[in-house]
Order: sequence, then structure tokens, then C-alpha cells
Amino acid sequence: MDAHYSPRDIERDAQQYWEKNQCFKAIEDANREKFYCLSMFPYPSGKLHMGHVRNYTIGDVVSRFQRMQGKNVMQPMGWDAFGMPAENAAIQNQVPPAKWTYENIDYMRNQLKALGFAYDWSREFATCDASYYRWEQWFFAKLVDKGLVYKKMSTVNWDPVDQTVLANEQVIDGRGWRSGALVERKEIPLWFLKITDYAEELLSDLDKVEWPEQVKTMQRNWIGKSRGVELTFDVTTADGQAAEPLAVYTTRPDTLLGVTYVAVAAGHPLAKQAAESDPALADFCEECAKGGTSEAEMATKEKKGMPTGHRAIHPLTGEDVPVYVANFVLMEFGTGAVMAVPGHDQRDWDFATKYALPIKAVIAAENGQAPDLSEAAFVEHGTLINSGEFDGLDFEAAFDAIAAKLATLGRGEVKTNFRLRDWGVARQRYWGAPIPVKYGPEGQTVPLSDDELPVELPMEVTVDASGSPLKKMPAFSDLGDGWVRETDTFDTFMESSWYFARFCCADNHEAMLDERANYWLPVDLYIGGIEHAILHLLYARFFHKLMRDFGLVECDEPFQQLLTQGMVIAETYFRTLDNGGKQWFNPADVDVQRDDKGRPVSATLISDGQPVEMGGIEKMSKSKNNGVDPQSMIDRFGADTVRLFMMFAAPPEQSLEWSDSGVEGAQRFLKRLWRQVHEHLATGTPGSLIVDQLNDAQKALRRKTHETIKKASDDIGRRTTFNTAIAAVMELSNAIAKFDDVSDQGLAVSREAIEACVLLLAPITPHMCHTLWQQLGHATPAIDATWPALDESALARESIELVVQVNGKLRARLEAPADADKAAIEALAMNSENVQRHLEGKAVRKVIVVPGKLVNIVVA
RNA sequence: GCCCGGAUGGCGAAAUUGGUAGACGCAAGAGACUUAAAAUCUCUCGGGGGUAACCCCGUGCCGGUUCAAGUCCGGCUCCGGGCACCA
Repeated sequence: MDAHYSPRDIERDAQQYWEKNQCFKAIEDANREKFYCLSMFPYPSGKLHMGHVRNYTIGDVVSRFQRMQGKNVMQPMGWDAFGMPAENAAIQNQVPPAKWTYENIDYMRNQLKALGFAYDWSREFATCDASYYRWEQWFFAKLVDKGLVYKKMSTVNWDPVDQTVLANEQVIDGRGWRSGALVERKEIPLWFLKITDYAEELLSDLDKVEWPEQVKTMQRNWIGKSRGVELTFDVTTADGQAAEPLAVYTTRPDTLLGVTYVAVAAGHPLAKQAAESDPALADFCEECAKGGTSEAEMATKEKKGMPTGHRAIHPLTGEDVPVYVANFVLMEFGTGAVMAVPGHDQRDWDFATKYALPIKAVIAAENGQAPDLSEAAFVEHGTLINSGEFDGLDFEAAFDAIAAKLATLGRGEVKTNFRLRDWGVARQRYWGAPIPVKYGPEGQTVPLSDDELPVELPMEVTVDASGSPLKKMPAFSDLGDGWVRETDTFDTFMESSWYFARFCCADNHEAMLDERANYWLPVDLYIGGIEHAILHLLYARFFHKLMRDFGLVECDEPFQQLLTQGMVIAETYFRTLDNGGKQWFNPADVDVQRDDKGRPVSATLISDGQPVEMGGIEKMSKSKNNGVDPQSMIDRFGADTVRLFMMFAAPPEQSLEWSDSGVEGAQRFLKRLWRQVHEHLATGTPGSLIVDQLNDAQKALRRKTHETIKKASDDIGRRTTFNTAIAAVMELSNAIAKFDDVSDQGLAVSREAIEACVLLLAPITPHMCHTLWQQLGHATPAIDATWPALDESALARESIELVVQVNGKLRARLEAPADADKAAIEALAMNSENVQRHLEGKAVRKVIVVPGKLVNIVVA
């Protein structure tokens, strides 16, 4: 065996072995327990970044671990290949999006292979392959038939200069990113999927999956089920004419008597009607249409309003209150109108204060008195006041009584509402799957039939910044006889909403899915960034239920267990330019100076020796130029070292700070382990282990071995805290190094410990472990080895360490027989010299004995 | 603005069910080996006091519950993720 660890050769050999023997090809086998491990597939942006490496290493470690448990593991990989970056690259470099995308895929596939991931490459596909998206088109057409798809007017960001629709990301401070023009909101007809039909099930089925509670909470809040009352106000115009009644929804009907005005969206019929005879109001409504569509922008902009002159008649009191147009009320949410209770809603309070509208207290504060509303609204539940017949009722009773009264008057009813809105799936872009619909000369809208599919995206196009090229291609859109094709394409979330199912049968070109999907699904463990906690995961769950209701899959939920990984972050360095902008430098090009405690104090650019500023630790990104290239790390240290560092530096759900010296530390450990195996083999051949003839030191090492097996199994298998599993193996390796017993049984105990190290690390550093396992004389390759078995009897101890506290402060440690009873332990604790000193002159009030852990003596 | 997280030595972290704060690693310092350097090995390493035995303080901030709080509760601060057309 070579005393020197050379990752390059080892990794090449191991990868060749796996490929030659098709180790990772997954075949359905009803007699074996399956394990479907999926990492979120990448957008092929060019090169892998460290976030990918982290994501895919986690998936690979779990896959290899589950394989060692004897499961039939499937781990596929593919490409989320449609999206805006390909169009942007096309505009910048005149490269066709398809060419750019497929070249990126080829490069990134090689990078994934160099990292040694155990993928079944036979299942690979890219979502921009017509053989993939044709089934999405087929399914969409079926959904049209089932009434789960509809078209309606919807608001988009409109760039008036480039004459194009902008994504929210392309709106920067209210302006188009390319043109710099002030963005407007524009209404256009768009295709929607009825995700709201599934709101109730999407909410309740969260109880069926093993996801982080945090993610479930986010989804629950996003779906936003609420119980409230929908009620109507009669409306009269300024000159006393009756207008259309106004419907509003409220979750606080108990505050109904506190309504002092109502507000409608600028696009509401009442606002439009009033604006016809009021130019100032018309101007205001137009102003409300300025700016982007994102909720964050809506929620943070200044709240503004204007009276319409209309009066709304309170359904219970008959009093009339003003009707305002407000820029924070949106037509597409609920009824496009809200009732305002400034006494008990902070936003209404702010608005009322700004426009000098009355503020009325109808809920008592905790002391039973009217709350002080001079500084803020009182938003808590409480007892009703100033509410006539409802005075004295609490929230629940008032809710029911007022709802009942409104129902009797035919003025309202209890209603369950969801915050969730239907999913707009149409995009006015080129690089996406065409929506399979055609329009006839008499305004017919018809989904394409099976024999008209797929609608292939034309590859020869000119992409520029002025909207979708498909609109300008009669060859694509004009079907003759007055029929035209839809030129919008699907939201790329459509492709990522069912790829996990297609991996089960990617080679089937006759059907979207087949029976194999029911063998593999649900995905047992899904791994990806926390940034996908709501949108992607909700859309995929919805799409899965659509497929289920279509008979394509059987299970209710697509992802049984979810692991959300944290970001990869790194230090940033910059210089401020003359124009006030910042030039960012890559950490690889910067030298850091440290003080005597090792704290970084300053940094200089290596190329010119001049100082640069430290900009803090941020997510690795192109814009901050702080990305570390995975390829250069693989070239320098090998894949195993990169994988080990990624898993060791932080638990998977936390953010991970890149550290060059940390990587060197990971490599140092691998070299040490390599040498350890080498020296062990050179020392001699161990006899077979006879466990009842071991001396204390031998027993101790053997205990450490099995404690490590126990911990690593739990850490990887249940807790997915790979960092602590690795730390445990490092401890075992340190214990082996200190153990210098070269007797027959000594070597046997060492051998068991070393083999445990190699197998416990095999999922994490598979290449090196492949070679070491061979060197240790095993005919079966490490990839087919089973996970080390725990020998419970090796864990037994004769004595254990206890700590003794006096009033909760640590005062002594003592060794006690493992089977000592409480009285014996208490006596031992009392006898300790330091404990005696702290008890002197004080009365013992209580003694708490926690078996196996500690004794706490409470004195006064 | 709203929803969801996070904060522990010089640094990344550990402490799994409320029970020894800082495992494991990095950096730093001292020493061994070496002509020398690299590599490797050994030791020290939260702050303060003490010759020592030991003692005091310490898990973002303020307060609470408990024999016992990094962990539970209430109130903050700062940082991050998401907000429906980035993926």
C-alpha cells in the first residue's frame, strides 16, 4: 500500500469502478425496501456553485448511507433548463438560448461526475427537451377539459419604453432594469391553475409529511385559512342615487360597530364610476397604477387615499360612512374593498389619522375601560363596548351574534377564506414550454388535442429585450383559417412541479408516467434550499395532487421528508470607485492580515499589494464576487476533501462559511487516516477478536468503536447532522492513534476500530474509503459493504462519572459504580471534600439525584 | 410592512428530553524532529483572581419560571430567507 494519499488517482479509479459496474443504476424490485433520494435539480447557469456542491453532497451521503442499510436506492439528476438567464445571455452574447443551455449542462454534468455522486444517469433529462415538456402540455390540456384551468385579467409589471412585461426581479426601485423607465401596472389576460380548489387539502395534508415545522408553518400562513364574515354595505352616490352594493370580508365582525369608513381599490367599479365625474379622483386612480406588483412594494409604500363622494350605509346602524379609494386595497384580493375600523386595526388607524377620519372604540381594554386610541389602535380581542345590543360580549360570542344578525337581515354570512390565490402560469417569454392552446376566428379557445402535441419551441430565433419573439413569428403562431396559437409559455415552476415523478420513468415516450412512479414515490428525502420553502414546494404538492386525481400516481404527497439546507457564505472585499460604485474582489485574490489573536484586521489585493475593504460575510454570489470555484478546489484537494469539509463545517440547515484553512484541515484528517491504515497494516496481522479476553484498555477502545457506530448511525440516519458524525469518527481515529497495543488482541481491536472509521466515512468520502477497504483485504467492494453493526454489549461500563452540584454550581466530580443506587450515590457525593466545604454550616434542604448524571444538593 | 428563522471562545461549531457550557476542527503560541524549510508529532488555548487547592464571571440585550436555563416563558436588538413573473 502506498504510504502517500493521492486523491487524483484514487478518485479516478473509484469512479471508473462504479461506472463500469453500473453501481448506481436503480431497478424496481418489489422485494426490497426502496429509498428515493432527491436533491433539487439545478438551473444550468454555467458552472456549479458551492451551494450545489453542498446540496448534492448531502443527498449523496444519505443515498450511500441508505444503500449500506440494504435499501434499493434511487438518486437521479436532471436539469431545470427553462428560464430567464438563457434569454438574458442570448441578448448579451447573441447565443441561442438552447445552445447556451445545453453547453452549460454538458459542463456541469462533468463537474457532478468529478464529485463522485451516486446518480443513476440513465434517468437524466432536461426540462427543455420536448420529450419532457410534451407531457406537461398534454396534462395541461386535460386540466382545461376538467375545468381546473381558466383565463382571467391579471396585473403585470409593464415597461413602457421596452414595451415588455417585466419579472419582479427586473423591477429595481420601481424602474425597469434595462430601460430605467418607471414601471406601470398593466392588466392582461393570463392563464391560471385553480390551486385554490386544493387549498383545504394542501393545508391539512401538511400533517402527513415529515418536514421541518418552520416550513410547514410558512406554508400554513401562506395558504392563510381564516374564518370571517362577508357582508354588504348599500352605497349612495354624492347626489343621493343608489349605487351598486359593496361587499367586504372581515375576520373581525366583532368590531363592525367601529367602522368609520370603507376603502375600495382604484380599479373597483365604484371608484371608476366616481372617477368619471371627478378628474382629481381619476388622476389619483391612475397614480395608484404606477409601480411594481410585488407585495413587498405594496406593503411598504406610503398609504394614500381619496374620498369618492359615495357614502356606504352601515348594515346594522344605518349610519352612512365615506367611501375612499386607497392605494393599498387591491382589486385581485378578495372583493377589492375593505371595511375600516381604525380603533382596532393599525393600518386603518394610520390612514384615519392621516385623513382626519373618526376613530371609534368598540372593544374594551383589559381593565374593562375604553382603550387609549391616541397613539395606536387596540388590536387585541376583548369585550365589546359602544356596540348597542352586543355590548359585553367577548370575541367568540360577538362574532356569532353579529354574524347571525347580518344573516337574519340578509346582509352577510360566515365564510371561510384563503389568502392563497390561483397560480398564474403564463409568461410572455420565449425560453419556456409553449402553452398548448389555440384561438379560433370566432373567439374560440381550444386546448390542443393529443395528435397536435407536442408544440415544440422553435430553436431558430432572435431574442432581444422587446418581449417574446414567439409573438413576432407567424410561422409559429399562425395556424391558418383564422386560427392562432397561444404565444405565452409556462412559468418554469410548472416543469419543477412534476420532474420528481418523471425521474421514475423518464424513458417512457408513450405516457407521462407509468406504474414505476408508484414503486418509487413518494420521494423519501427531498433536499434543497430554504428559499424554496413556499412557492416551489407548494406548487409541486399541488401538481402532485392533480396527477393523483388524474390517476397517474397513488400517494397524496410527493415528498415524505424534507431537508432544507442553509446557504454557503464567504467574506467579501471591495474598493469604492470614483463614481461611488464598488468593485468587488474574489477572496482568492486577496491577502488577509490578522492581529495576534488571529482576528482579521485588514486585507490587501495580492496583485498590487494595495489595501481593499472588508465588506462582511455574505451569500456567495456573482454580484459580490465572493464565490469560491468548486472546480479549483476539486483540482487542488480532490472531491473527498471538498465533500468532507462541506459536511463537517456546519450542520446542513445552517449557513456554512467557506474557509480555505478549514478545507486544509479536512484534507489533513484524510491524510492522517490514510497513514493510520497504512501503519496498521504494516504492523502485523491481527488474530480474530475474542471479546471476553480483552484487558481494560482493549475494552475501552472497543467501547469507543461501538459508541462511535451508535452515534454516527443516529447522526446520519435520523438527525442528518453529518458534522457531528464526522467529529465522532475523528475522535475514534484519535483514540486509535493513542492505542499502541500490538498484541494479537490489541491488533484485532485496532482493526475493528479502523474498519469502522472507513465504513462510517464511506458515504462522505467514498473514493478514499473504496481504496482503503480494498487495502484492508476485503474482496467485496466498499460500495456493496453493509453499515457496521452495533454490539450493545461493548458499550457496558463498570463505573461512570457523576458530577456533584451545590445549589446548582459544579463542586466535584466522582466515579461511581454503574449500578450504585440513589442512597449510595448521595453518600458518595456528601463525602467529597470540596462538597463538604460548601455544605459547612448550612442546612441541606433537598438532594436531587439524576441517575447516571449528577447530584444537586440544595442548601440554605 | 407581513410571514419564517438565527445569534455560544480569536473563528466554524458541540451540548439530541431543562442536568458538567465550549466535544471535534481551524487559527494562534510554545516545544520536538530537521543543516533549513515544508510536512509530522507533543503541549497550551473563554475572561478575571490565586503559589496552589480553588474561587468569581461568561451562551446578543432586559426581565421571569425552576433545585438547575444556551435550552422554557414575556419583552427587545441586530442579521438572514420568503412575499406569488429570480430559480
